Amino acid sequence: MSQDRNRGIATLTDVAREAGVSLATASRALNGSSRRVREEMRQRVLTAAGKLAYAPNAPAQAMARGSTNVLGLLVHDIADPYFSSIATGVMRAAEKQNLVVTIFNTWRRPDREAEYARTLRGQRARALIVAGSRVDDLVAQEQLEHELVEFESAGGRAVFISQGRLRFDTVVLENRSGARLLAEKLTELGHRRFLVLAGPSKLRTSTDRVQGFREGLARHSIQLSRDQVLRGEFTRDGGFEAMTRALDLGLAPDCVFAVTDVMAVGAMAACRQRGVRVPEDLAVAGFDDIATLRDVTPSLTTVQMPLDDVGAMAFELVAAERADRPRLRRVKGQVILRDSTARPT
Amino acid sequence: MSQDRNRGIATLTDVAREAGVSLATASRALNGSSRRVREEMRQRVLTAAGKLAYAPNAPAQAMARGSTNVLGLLVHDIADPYFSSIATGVMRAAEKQNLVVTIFNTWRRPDREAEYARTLRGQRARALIVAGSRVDDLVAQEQLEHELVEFESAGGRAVFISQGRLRFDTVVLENRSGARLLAEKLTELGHRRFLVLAGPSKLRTSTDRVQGFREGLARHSIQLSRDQVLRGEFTRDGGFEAMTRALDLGLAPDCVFAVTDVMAVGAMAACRQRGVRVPEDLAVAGFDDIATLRDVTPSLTTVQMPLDDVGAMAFELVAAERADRPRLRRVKGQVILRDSTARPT
DNA sequence: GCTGACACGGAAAGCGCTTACCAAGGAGGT
DNA sequence: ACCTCCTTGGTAAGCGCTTTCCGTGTCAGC
Repeated sequence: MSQDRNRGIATLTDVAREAGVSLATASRALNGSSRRVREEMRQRVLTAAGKLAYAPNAPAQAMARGSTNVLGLLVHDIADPYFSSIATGVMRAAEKQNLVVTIFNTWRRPDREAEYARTLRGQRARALIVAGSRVDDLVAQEQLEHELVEFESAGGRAVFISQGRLRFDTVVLENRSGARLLAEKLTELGHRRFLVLAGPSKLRTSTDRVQGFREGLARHSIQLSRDQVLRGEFTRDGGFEAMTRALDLGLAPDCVFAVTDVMAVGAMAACRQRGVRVPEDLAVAGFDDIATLRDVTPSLTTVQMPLDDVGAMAFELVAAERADRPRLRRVKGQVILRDSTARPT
Repeated sequence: MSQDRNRGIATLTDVAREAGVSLATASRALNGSSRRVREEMRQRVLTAAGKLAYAPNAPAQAMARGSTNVLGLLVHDIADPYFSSIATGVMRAAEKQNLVVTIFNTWRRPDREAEYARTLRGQRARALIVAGSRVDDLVAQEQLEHELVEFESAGGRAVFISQGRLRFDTVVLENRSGARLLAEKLTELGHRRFLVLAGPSKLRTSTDRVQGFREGLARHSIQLSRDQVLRGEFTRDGGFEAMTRALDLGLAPDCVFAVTDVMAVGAMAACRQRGVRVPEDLAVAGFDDIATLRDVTPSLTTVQMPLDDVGAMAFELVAAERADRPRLRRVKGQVILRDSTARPT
């Protein structure tokens, strides 16, 4: 119990004294450095540590070693199942390497990302995963990239989970091709008049999905005009509100594509409220295949993204050494047709 | 750029040199200690810091100060909306105090809790929130409490979100009274023959809810026998499986109470698969009022727990000084009747 | 028995910060 | 004019580790 401020925390010095060895030996015994310690000494140290309930002072180790075992994860909102799925994947992988995961909620504010990246640099975090759609905000994006460059030059590793980036390793979610496939399947089912419920125009995830959907329709010679795309928040309420608006406008599509499952659920709720039957009166499709939403009725047609794996893949990238040029891991979505888009009668 | 291992990270020393002041002054200017620095000097330091993209070395600060700004949060599984809601609440509150939240998934293994508590003690985390049901595992529980005592004697603050505890501040979720109320409302609706889908018998959240439910029924002179309680995993699949089993057994209740919304959704899926209509043939109720599940059809009768607030309350406890005796914050649930338990015909 | 190689314990120098403690200068009281 | 007090800058001593460097002991080979 070396100092007062520790209020009774045992330090390595205490352990060494208790074991009757030097500080250096204690350190080497407990952390198996490159140097070996005679088994007998090792045991002495280990028992002493156990007896004193010694827990290494992580900040001190970080100081001395110049690096930590902290992994930062930046998400828009951890309560969103999309992100919590990714987080689980990351944590599952991180825990195997004894990394500790610190999560930051940006609440969808791009400037926060840069701020937190800087905080993590200060923490000397070993790695940093930025999850969530990029935003068409050049200033914020520039600032973020700048922080990430600093972060990496400080010895950390940074990767994105989002759209293709140029300067960093990225797990790319192929939103466009997924949406394209979905559009094709839906037209093959016989749907013709579409309506898209999109997210904020700045979010690339949203714009990519809309664009992909448009391309898919185009392959079947179906045009998607501007007024067939309604915008709303990227949330359940956003979907609800946008769908309500559509109904109020008297739009009469036979199929609605909401760019996320969460919005799709909101849209279905709006339909229910207005007495519009899904899928009889209107087909609805989503995107992501959120696990918690697999049991809504009618079951939701969607594009499955393996979010759990995505988290794990991001971790793999982050655990690997930085390559000379950014690595990309492309993740494709898979269309899953369910009841919400039954063939129109 | 003082050292090689920093690979280009600016230190306070660099900033001080750049600003032409001493280390002490630089430190005081950047962190507004009790000591003041003349405005002119302050500005010099601030610009120097900006120019060098200085980010304070958190581990070093932790060392020198003897405490960090890390808050640990232990959850069973962050992908479970129950926990991610709590996590949001915690983060919203923590972020205002510039605390950084580190999340640990225990994957429902009680021994992990103690292990992570120790890790957090090593991190010199300022506070620690243990969320999630206590388990009837005396060994693990004892071990956890022991670690928490160590944690607090090391200067940290520990609180629980769960059932009433003895030795630590706790946000108590009143599962029992919530379930009791639910039972009463359901009987008032006219339901008589009940079936309960419970979680693992070790989980107090589950047993408390079952017990409360039983009490509520008793008030209306309805007995709940042992074979009217089926156990399953605390997940969607657990609910599905348990309900299927009930159907196979030929049990014919008029109302099923699943101890969590997530299980209830699984149960409803099982009903749908077997052609049992909810609520016409069978009423179903859940517990928690998970936001993501508010749009299932039929909408689910449940007991609302303000999980977001719970997280924030836990943070308040943790932010306050330790009292001489443990503080309790009781959180009551509120019964919300929806379509899934329409009055039986 | 002597020398070189090797294994392993210990002393001590940092890591980047905070914070007593000291010193110097200016304001204000007498 | 002198002394005290207050303000504010600087010096240096840690915080608890890791790791380099040194020294001692042991053993193989001749």
